[in-house]
This record gives sequence, C-alpha cells and structure tokens, in this order.
Amino acid sequence: MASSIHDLARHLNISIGTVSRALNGRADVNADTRQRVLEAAKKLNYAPNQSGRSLRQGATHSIAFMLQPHPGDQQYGEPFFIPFLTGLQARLAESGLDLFVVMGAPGDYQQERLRRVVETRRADAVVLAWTRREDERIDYLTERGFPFATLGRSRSGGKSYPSLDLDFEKAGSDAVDRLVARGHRRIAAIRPSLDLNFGHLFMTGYRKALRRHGIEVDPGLIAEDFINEAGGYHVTPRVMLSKDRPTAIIFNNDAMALGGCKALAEMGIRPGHDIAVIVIVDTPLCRYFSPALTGFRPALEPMGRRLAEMLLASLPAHAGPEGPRTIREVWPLELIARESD
Amino acid sequence: MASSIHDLARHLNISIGTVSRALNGRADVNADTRQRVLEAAKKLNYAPNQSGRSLRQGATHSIAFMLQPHPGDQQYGEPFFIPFLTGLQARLAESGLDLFVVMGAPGDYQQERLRRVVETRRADAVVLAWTRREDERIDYLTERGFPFATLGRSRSGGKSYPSLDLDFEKAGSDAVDRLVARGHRRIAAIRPSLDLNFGHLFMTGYRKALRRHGIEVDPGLIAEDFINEAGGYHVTPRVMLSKDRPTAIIFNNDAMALGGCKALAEMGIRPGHDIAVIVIVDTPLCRYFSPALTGFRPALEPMGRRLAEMLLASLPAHAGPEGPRTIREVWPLELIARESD
DNA sequence: CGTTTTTCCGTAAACGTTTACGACAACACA
DNA sequence: TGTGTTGTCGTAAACGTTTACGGAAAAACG
Repeated sequence: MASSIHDLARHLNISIGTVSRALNGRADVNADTRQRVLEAAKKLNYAPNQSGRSLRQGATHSIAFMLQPHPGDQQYGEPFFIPFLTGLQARLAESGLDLFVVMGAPGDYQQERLRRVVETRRADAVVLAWTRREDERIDYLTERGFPFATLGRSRSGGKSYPSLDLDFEKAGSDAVDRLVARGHRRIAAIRPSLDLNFGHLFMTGYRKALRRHGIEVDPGLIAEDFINEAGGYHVTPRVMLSKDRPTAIIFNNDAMALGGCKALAEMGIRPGHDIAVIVIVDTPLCRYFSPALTGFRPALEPMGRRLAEMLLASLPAHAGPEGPRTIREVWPLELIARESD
Repeated sequence: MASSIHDLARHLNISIGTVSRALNGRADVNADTRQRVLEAAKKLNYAPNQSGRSLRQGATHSIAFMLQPHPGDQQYGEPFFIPFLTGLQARLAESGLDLFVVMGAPGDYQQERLRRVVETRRADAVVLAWTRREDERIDYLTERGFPFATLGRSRSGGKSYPSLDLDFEKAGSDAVDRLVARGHRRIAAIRPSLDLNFGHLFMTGYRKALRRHGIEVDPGLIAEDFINEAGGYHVTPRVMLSKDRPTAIIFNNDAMALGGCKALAEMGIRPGHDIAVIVIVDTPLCRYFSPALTGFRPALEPMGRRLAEMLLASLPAHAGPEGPRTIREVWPLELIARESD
C-alpha cells in the first residue's frame, strides 16, 4: 500500500542503501542521484516508516507529555497547559521530534500509563506536569534512567533532571504585599492539597509575607479543596464564616476562584467592592470575568519552548556542542492588576 | 539496557519463538513453560518493544486524536474535549490500543501534522474533531484510505466513515422555543464561523424555530466572531446596539458567553434580569458563573466511549463478529435550566 | 603509465518482534 | 509393529529502516 524504500530503489534502479543515504542527506552520494531520489520520493509520496526507523535506531523521535489528572477531580487544568504545549511542540518540531500527549484514567496518578510508555519504548523522553512534592513518577524515571523533564519542581529524584517552574512563592508573597499595602490584614488563602507542589510554594510565600508584615497566620483563613470550580465553591463559605471575616481572598487557581466567586455572590458579597480577590495564575477566564480578576500571568508559551530546549540539551542524541547546561529554572509571574482587588 | 525477547529465551534456555507464543497466549505451548515464561518476564521486567511489534505486524496499536486549533484563535476548546477523551481512551484501552493526542501549530488546519501521522504510520487510525462543513482533512483521509472517525459531521468524504455528533440543530431550536415561550421575540445569536459545522447546525435550528413562530430573522441580531472570550466580548455590543435591541441572546459556546457577559456587564445589562442568556454547550463554567447560565449539556464521556466503539468496529483487525455497523449517530443535548434566562 | 586518493555505490547485517513451517516425541489406534 | 494424531517446540524468514564495510570506477598525482 504505502511505498517503502524498496519501491524507490526499484523504481530508480539503485540500491536501497543509496536511497536511504540520499534521503538522510549524507555526504557520500552523488548530487544528481540525490536529486533523482528526492524527486521520486515526492512523486511516489514516500515517507519513512517510523516503526522501521525506530527499531533500527533505537529511538522513536517522539516525546510524550503526560497529562496528569488531579486526585478527586475529573479536570486537568488544561487551559493552563495549551499555550505551554504549543511552545513545547514548536521547539521539538524544530529538532524533528513529535510531541504527543498521553492521558490516563483519572485517579491513578498516571503511574500505569507512564510505565507503559516507558517500557514499551514509545517515546524517547517524557515531560511531566503537576509535579507533586514527593513524586513517584520522578522516582520511577530516575531509577529507570529514562530521560525526562518536568514543569514544576519536586523533592524527588535528586537534582539531575531539567525542570522549569514558576515562582509561586514570590507570587504568594507579592499578593499579600499588595493586599497589605491596600490596608488588608485578614487575608484568606484557598488552595488545593499541599501535595501539589505549586500549592505548597504559594503557601510558603503567603506565610512568609504575612509574618514580615507582623500579621499572625490564622488557620481559619486557610482552606483546602479540589482544584476545580466545585472545590472553590464548597470551601469558600467556610473561610467567610470564620469569626473574624477576611477582607481579601487569594485563590490558587482560576477554577477555584470561579467557584469561590459563585459562593460569594450567593452570600451577597461582591468581589472588588466588599472583598478583594486575587488569583495566582491568570487565564483568559480571569480577564473576562466580571469584575475582571487581578492575577499573576505566566509566560506559558516561552516556557514551553524553554523546557523543550532544556530537555533536548539533556538528550545525548540532540545535545549540541555548547557548554554548561541549565538544569533548573524558575520563571517570574507578572502581576496583572484588574478590578477585583 | 531494556530486556528483549532474546534475553528471556536465553535465560530460560528455550527459543524466542516459544517465548513469543507464550507471551501472546497462543495455544501451542505447554502450560508450564508458559508459566515459566511469564514469571521470567515479570522478573526481568520485560515489555515488548513496540517498534518491533509494529514493524512486524504492520500496526502500531495506537490511535491519534487531532486537536484542531480554531482559525484566528490560540485556544482549543479543551474543557469540552477532556471528558470526551477520557471515554475514548478508556474504551480503546480495553482493546489494547493507546490513545495519543497530537496538536499542531495554530492556524494551519492541522493538515501538516495529519499528513505526518498518516504517512509515517504512527497510528492505526485517527479521530478528528471540530469538523468543518467542507473538511480537507476528511477528503485527504478518505482518498488515502486511512481509517478514521469524526466527532462532528461534515459534508466531505461521503458517508463511509463512523461519525458521532450532537444535535446542535435541535438545541438551537429548543433554545428559541424556550425563549419564545417566555415572551421573547427579539432573540440574538452569537456564533463562530459557519464553516465550523456545529455553528452551521445551530443556526439552522435557530432560523427554523424563529420561522415556525412567525418571527422574521433579523440579520442585525446575528453576529460572528472567533469562538473564544475575546470574540464574544467584541461582538456582543454590536447586536446590543442594533436599532431594536434584543431581549435574549443565545451563545454558541461557553467562552463566547463569558466574553459576551463581560461586555453586557460593562453596558450595565444584567443577564437573567435585563436580558436572557442561553449557552448551547454547557461546561462547568456555565454552572459556576453568576448568574448560572442555562445551557445544553452533552454526555461527553459516553460519547467518547461510543465513538471508540464505532471506530473499532470499522477496523478490520478489531471488528467483532457482530452484524451491521452503526456509521453515524447524533446524540441529544439536554437542557439544564439555570438562572440566566 | 602506474600508483594513490577520492567519489560513489552495492551488500549485508542488524534492530525486536511475529508466525508459517516443519520436526520430533509421545501417544492412540489398528 | 506400523500408521496416524496430537502436543510442543525450534528454525528461519519477514517487516522497513540505517549503516559499517568493502569494492569499483574515476580522478589526481607522481
């Protein structure tokens, strides 16, 4: 059905070795036989069979991105990831690598699918997101010696893999600074499980900033739930009913903020008037919500490109001649002041 | 590094043929050699090299889902797809197939990536979404004889491929019926390009229902823009400034509705009070927005399972012994009445 | 012209599987 | 004992590539 390298060879009356060399741009092939091969390839619309290449070269020329469902949640925080993936894919494509996304059944932390990808050698490397403080996926990959990179930090696996993260700690701190400067002293924080590393980092910044301002951390103003709309909706009333009501809330996520604002609305509390609201990671939702939510915006697409770059540099087959490799980077989050605080 | 079938054979002092047969559950192998093979496989944690299998069998055991960016848009409407993909992947996994998602650079209609996947035989079949009225991807695949299925209908490619769609026409019609029953007669429609087939279907239902109620279709109440927040935001003021202002708006999409409601808010118009708002496809956003948006909810996860089923039945290698195959299905959208209309 | 170098190409092995085929032993049956 | 059947296994080819190796012809050089 599909044409193989043998068809080309037969068609041109030359050997398959020469065809392969011509196609792969090697030096030891005459300029005009190469020309003829390329033309024939186009004419018969030949494309190399990936299974054949992979088998011979021991490389699949593709990278897997694992989309990790949150525990207790059907959602994936995808709006966040799409621009990141766009950048990642663009940079990988420049090096001739395909990117594909693998999703797991919700709930299993993806360990199963990850093993499958790794053990059946479907990809040359994987990219992990939603890293956890202790992340068994990272342990597995390092132990196994399989190349990977992460979006987000973790305490697992030493420091020997490329990772890129956002400065959630600084964002948490900046959010508190901003609110304190505007006269707030009772500032609530609504976050997912501390197990998710960005939640942990956010809270570290939040706590440090409060202390710096001489404000005692009130556990009644901190609440945890699933990182989705339902989570924000269910948990927000709790902090609002604490005996000394907060005058500001920082949400760790746009979805939690949406749910939270819904709960506030039902209590007759208006963000931007009766209470200040800040969201740690900005998305289009924040911009088009009414009132528009103040948030911290990440440079997702450049981050995708950058992490691809770092991953490539760590792969023997793609490492350029350049010198020292950046292994870990933390990128800033830019405050976008809008109407909600 | 990774163990191959030869390692197993050497370790057990039997031939690779026997090992392969044991692993693949074929009949002509002694029960206890099979036992020993399986144990050894677990011990050396053997997993078959996919490239090897694919090459030999001429099948990759994987299905590609193409995530199609909208023209002029960086977004993908992902929140919509995730539950669908969950169902799709679950059913495919039951048949031993992997699902992966491939994304393209925004703007190129994915034709490039699609060709790549097909020609290098990275997948055994593909699933397309966001089908257009005339869809060159479908033409390409049918012409090429490559197996595929679509989420959404199209006029391209004849009727010879499995497809599953939502009844956007009925939803558009039902939305109008509901609004008319509540006394509205000036009903606006905000939609993306008619090229996107669901937009076209929605408008067909909208038009037919208006005519049925003896209401003339006013072009000033129909507006098109990109199917995202920005699109809804930009275009909504236009219909609100038409000389006879609408009393209701139907948005074709949650993102457009979010942007549109933002624009309404800036004009001092409150959904649910001053104007009725209905969204054709319901998402968590609709539920947690204030006011909660009335919308039409699809059964996305079952749809994913179902389309997988239909695709499998069309693949020679997986077709069960059952008789007639369903080729096209249209599923209903269920109205979820909330506060915005 | 003879020798060396260069240019170009063909041959064949290898990657890890699956599977058609045949072989051999054990067993049943006559 | 001979023949046929059954159960189990080994052998080897094949899938489509890439690539090390060697060889022939052409070019360069003395």
